Amino acid sequence: MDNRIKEYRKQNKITQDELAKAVDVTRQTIISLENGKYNASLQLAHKIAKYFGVMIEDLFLFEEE
Amino acid sequence: MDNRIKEYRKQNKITQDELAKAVDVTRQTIISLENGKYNASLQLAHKIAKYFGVMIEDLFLFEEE
DNA sequence: GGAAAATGTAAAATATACTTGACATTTTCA
DNA sequence: TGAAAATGTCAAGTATATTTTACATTTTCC
Repeated sequence: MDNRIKEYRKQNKITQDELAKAVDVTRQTIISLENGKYNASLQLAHKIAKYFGVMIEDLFLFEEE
Repeated sequence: MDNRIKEYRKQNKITQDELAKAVDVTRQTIISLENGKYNASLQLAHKIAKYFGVMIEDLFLFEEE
């Protein structure tokens, strides 16, 4: 599943480390999400979406199966 | 994390088995979600929300930490 | 009241999200 | 240009979501 985390993060001018701390995960988790290594959990998706002030559906792209 | 799956399912008058098949998981998964045994993955949350025609944020309650 | 349908429980196995730590590469900027 | 900051890779370990199977309880309804 694709996402716009990196996009929103750059718009907000914060680093991976800052985002990681803001949503209480490790930097490695942010890196892996941004690079499509795996998908966020529902909780984490919500925290990140909330941090950027958007809906989960805006942040993650669910098109494919 | 609490959710309104059972609520929406009953509004739509379908069984756990029907919902499970519609979103392509086992009935056990639906039971466990409805009874708060664990949280849905982001993909599953999206499939269920889409099935009911609501936003993920309407279906899951993220209030607590 | 009894059969069928729906819902639930339990436990083991598998898949995937997330952490930890150590180190390599790229980007930024004085 | 060179040092510091930011981003990335790798691999092993832990936590949690989902499946599978088998059976128990509750609800529905004739």
